Amino acid sequence: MLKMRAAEDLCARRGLRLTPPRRRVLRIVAASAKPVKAYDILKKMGRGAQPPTVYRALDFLLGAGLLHKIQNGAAFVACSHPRREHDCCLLICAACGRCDESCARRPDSALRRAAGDAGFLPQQLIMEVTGLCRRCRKNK
Amino acid sequence: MLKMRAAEDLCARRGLRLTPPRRRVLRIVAASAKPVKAYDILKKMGRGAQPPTVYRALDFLLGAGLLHKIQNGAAFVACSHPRREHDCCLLICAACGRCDESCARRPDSALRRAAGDAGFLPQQLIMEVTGLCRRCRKNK
DNA sequence: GATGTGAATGTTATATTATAACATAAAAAA
DNA sequence: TTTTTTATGTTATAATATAACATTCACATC
Repeated sequence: MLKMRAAEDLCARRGLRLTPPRRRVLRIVAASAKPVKAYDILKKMGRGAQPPTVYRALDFLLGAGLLHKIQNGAAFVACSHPRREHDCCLLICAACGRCDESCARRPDSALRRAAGDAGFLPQQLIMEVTGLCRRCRKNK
Repeated sequence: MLKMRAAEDLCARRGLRLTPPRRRVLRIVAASAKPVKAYDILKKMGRGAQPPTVYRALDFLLGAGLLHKIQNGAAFVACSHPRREHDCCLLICAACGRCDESCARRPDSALRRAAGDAGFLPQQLIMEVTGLCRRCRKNK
């Protein structure tokens, strides 16, 4: 459960500007038990807010490590541990849509163990590493 | 590198119907070095094909384990090892867009090791487990 | 305080990705 | 054959995301 206070502090320490639209978006996401979609956020913003406002705020919040993006369906959840950098495993329930977070420094067998500990029955597992391949590292 | 022949065999063995539109879509994806987007496939289909045709074929091919879906950007790559069930790690180059596959029965530290062996520099790591949470398993 | 600068936001339009709903056709089962 | 199921065609539209440019705001410097 992300607290606004923690987010404030984190931004202050890093010299990041948690501006009104960013704060509003974060509030909306943090207040939800389930992942929230961009256009759901848009609806809750009111005041004739437009998509770019939401997407910009989301980009900022993702960059600041305050949110996670769920690739599998394009939704967002507030990060439970915004303090430190971490690899992140999201446990998404196919039935109720709720989403738990399980963290490990090494993306180890901790993943299945954590799922098991949470009473979670895995159905689909996605792992994606984005980065630079050997060739592109050389070409730089 | 997926061979059409292997796909044929796999479908035959499982009683799955690799129909003309499905075959055409698979051909297009398998022929590409990089992940292909649904609407790129659509363009290459010709004959006034419509989106549902492509999406239905993709659903089938994903279900048959002949393709992988890249969540992070909505594209598809042919599966290198369609024979057996496997957890799948996709190594996506942020620069050239090419995509390698690295497989492990357990989503273990094999992930980082495989990335390292491939000369791959990880930047973003995504792990998502979809399934049933404890509560939803009980409610069933 | 005025002023310049860059960062953030507002605004309009449009691109991209995906599915709903229903009609038709083809294949498999009875 | 007849029935039933499965797959496809077709039209329309929903859902997600970004481009491009104008405007405003925060803040540093004069």
